[in-house]
Amino acid sequence: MVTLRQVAERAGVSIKTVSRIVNGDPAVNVKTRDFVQVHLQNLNYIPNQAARQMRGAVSTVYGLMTDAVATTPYSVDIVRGAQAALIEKHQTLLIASTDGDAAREAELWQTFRSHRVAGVIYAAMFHKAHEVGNPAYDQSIILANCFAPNNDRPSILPDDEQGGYTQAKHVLKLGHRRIGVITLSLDIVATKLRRQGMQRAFNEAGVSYNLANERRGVVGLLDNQTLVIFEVATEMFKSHNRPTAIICGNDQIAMQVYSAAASMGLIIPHDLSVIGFDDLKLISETLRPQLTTVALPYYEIGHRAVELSISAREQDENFAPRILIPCPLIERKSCRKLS
Amino acid sequence: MVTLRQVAERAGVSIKTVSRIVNGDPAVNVKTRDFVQVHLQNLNYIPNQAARQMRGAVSTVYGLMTDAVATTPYSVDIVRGAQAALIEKHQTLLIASTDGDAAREAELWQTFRSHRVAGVIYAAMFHKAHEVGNPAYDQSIILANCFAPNNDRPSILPDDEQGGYTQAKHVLKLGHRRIGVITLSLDIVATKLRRQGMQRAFNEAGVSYNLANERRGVVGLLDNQTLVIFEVATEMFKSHNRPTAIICGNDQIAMQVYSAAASMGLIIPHDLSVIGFDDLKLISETLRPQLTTVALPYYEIGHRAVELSISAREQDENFAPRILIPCPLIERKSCRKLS
DNA sequence: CGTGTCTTTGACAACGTTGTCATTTGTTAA
DNA sequence: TTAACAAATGACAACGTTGTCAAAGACACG
Repeated sequence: MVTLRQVAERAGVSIKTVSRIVNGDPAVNVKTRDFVQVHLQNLNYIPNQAARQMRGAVSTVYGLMTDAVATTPYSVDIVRGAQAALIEKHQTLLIASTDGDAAREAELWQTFRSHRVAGVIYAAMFHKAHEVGNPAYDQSIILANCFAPNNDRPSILPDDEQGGYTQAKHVLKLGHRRIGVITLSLDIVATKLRRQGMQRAFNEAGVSYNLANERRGVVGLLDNQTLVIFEVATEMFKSHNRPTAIICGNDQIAMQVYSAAASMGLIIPHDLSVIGFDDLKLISETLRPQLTTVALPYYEIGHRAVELSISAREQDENFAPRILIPCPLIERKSCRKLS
Repeated sequence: MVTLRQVAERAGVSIKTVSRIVNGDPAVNVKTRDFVQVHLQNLNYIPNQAARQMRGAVSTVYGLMTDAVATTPYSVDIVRGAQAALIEKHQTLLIASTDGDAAREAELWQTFRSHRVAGVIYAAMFHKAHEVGNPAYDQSIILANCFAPNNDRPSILPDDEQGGYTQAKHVLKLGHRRIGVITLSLDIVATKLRRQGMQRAFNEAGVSYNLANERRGVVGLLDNQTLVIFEVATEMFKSHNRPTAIICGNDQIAMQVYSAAASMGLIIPHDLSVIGFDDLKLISETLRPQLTTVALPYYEIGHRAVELSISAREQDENFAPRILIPCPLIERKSCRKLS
C-alpha cells in the first residue's frame, strides 16, 4: 500500500505537505497542490484509516448488532435505512449478529469496542424489550425496534398502538361491524399494543371490541411456531354470522386468510375484506387482489437510529428518548366499502 | 480507552509483558500472568484494532459489497452465510451497498481499501454477470451470486441449470406430460440456464419441450416490473388442454398461480401441481398447501464465498474458479403423482 | 533598506501496538 | 562455586498519520 511518505518522496515535498493536500487544507500553494495531486493519482494513494484513527480522529465506523435468528427477511430494511443514513455522512457499517446468544453478544461488544466504533445500533427483529448485555461501552448505543426494560437508552420503535388503531379505523370507516381479528403470538409486545389501538378505534366508533372475535394465528413457542391461520379462518367463515372483514397481525397471516377464503369460495374483497400488517411487498403486492395493509417503517427506523446515534454523542448520559415512528396505511384492493 | 501502558503502570510491569499476556504468549511466568490478568479485568482492557493493524498485522475485517437495489429480501441469506463463516474465524464484516450505482461502487472500493480489508465479497441480488468497477485492489475479491464477464475472478453461483433440471425432472417423474412453464424475465441469466436444465430433463424423459407452453410471468424492465402471472395462468387454465403441472420461475410466481387456480376452482395439488423456485420460507411454508420448490442455496453461497476469500489469499492471481452450488428439491404438498 | 506580517513548508512527536534484540534472573551441570 | 544455559522481562523502534510549532520565504510599508 502506498503511504504518504512514498508520495512525498516522489513529489519531493514533505510528508506533512502531502497530508495537507489529501485533507484539503487551504494553507498550501496552488502550484504545489496541483503538482502533488498528480503523484497522488499516479501512485493511487488511499489514506490508511487505521493510522488516522490511531492518531486520535473520531472513528468513521458504526456498529450494527442484530439478534437475527429469524428466517424472516422482515427487517433487512432496518439495515438498509441505517446504511443510507451512514453513506450520507461518509461513514461505514460494521455488522454482526448475535443469533440470540448472550455469550455471542458479549463477544461482539468486545469486538465493537476493539474497533472503537463511533456508535452502535442494536436492532431487534421484532418489537420487544432488550436488555443490552453489559457492553461496558462508553459510546452511544441506540436501540432500534426494541427498547430497554427500564427506559434508560434511546430507542426507535414502530408505533404499534397507532398501527392497530389505523387498521381498525380503516375497516370501521368502510362500514364493517362484524370484524374478525387474527393476531400474532401474545408474547409479542406489538400484539398487545395493536390491540389497544384497535380498541381505541372501536370505542371511537361506538362499537364494542369483542374478544371472542380475536384469535391467535400461531401456536407454539416463539422460535418454533406453527401457523394455524388457515384452520382458524376457515372456522370463522363457517359461522352463520361470519365476519365481513379480517384484521391480520401481519401479511403472512393475510396470505393464509386468502387461501382459506378461496377454499370456501369467498371472493376478496366482495365477500370479505382483509387488512394486513408489515407491508412486505413480496406478499402485499403479489397477492391477488393486492393487499391493503399497514406498513412497518423499518427503513425509517434504521435511518433514524443512525441519526440519533450521531446526535446522541453530544448529549448527556441521561439522554434516552423513546421515539415512535408512525405506521402508515397502504391502501390497495383487499378492502371494500359496505353500502 | 484503557491502553497497554495504563495496565502496565498499574501492574508495575512493562508494556511488552502485558502485550504478551494479552496475546497468550507462553513465554511469561505464570505468577506474573495471573497478577496482570486481574488488572486487565479491572481496567477492562480491550486491544485497539487500529493500532494492531498499523503494526502490520493482517486485517480482521472483510468487506461485503452488494448491489441491493431490490426491495426483495431474497438474498439476506448470503449475508447471513458470510457472517457465520466469519464468526468462526473471529473476523468481522464491513458492509455497504452500491444501490447499483457505479460511482458509489467506486467510492466503496476506496473505502474498503482505506480500511485495508482482508478481502471483499461482491454479492449480487440475482444471478448475473458483473464487471467489478476498477477496484485497483490487491486483495482477494470473490463474486457471490454473480460472475465476471471474462471469468477472471473466483465466483460462487447457484447451479441454475441443475435447478431447472430438478424442477422438470420432479414433475415428469410424477407422470405429468402437459406442463406449463412461467418464467422470470429472459434478461436474467438464471432463466436461460434453467430452461436448458428443463430441456435436458424433458429429453431424458423422451418428451419434447414445447416453447408454446412457456410464458413470461413479468413484463417491463428489470427495475420496474409488473407481474402478469395471474393473467397468464388464468389463460393457461382456460385451455381445453390445460396443463396438469406448472413450473414456476420463483415462489412469488407460484403464489399468483395459487390465486389464479383458486379463482378458477382448481384444487392444488388435485387438479394442478405447482413447483416453485427459491424456497422463500415466508411463501413456501405459508401457502396452503405448502409449496414444493427448489431452494436457492444463498446461505451456502455466502458461506463458501468467505471460505474461498480466505483461501484465495494463498493462491496466485490467476486463481478464478467458478463454483456451482446445487439447488436441492424441497418436497412439500403442492405436487401430486398422476396415476 | 529594515521591519513587520502573512503565506507556505517542514521537523518532530505522539497515537497503541508488537517484533527484535538485549538484559536480567533463575537453573543446571561441572 | 562457577560457567553455561534457559526463562522471563524490558527498551526501543517502527507502522502511517496529523497536531504543534518553528522556520523560511514572500510581500508591503515606512
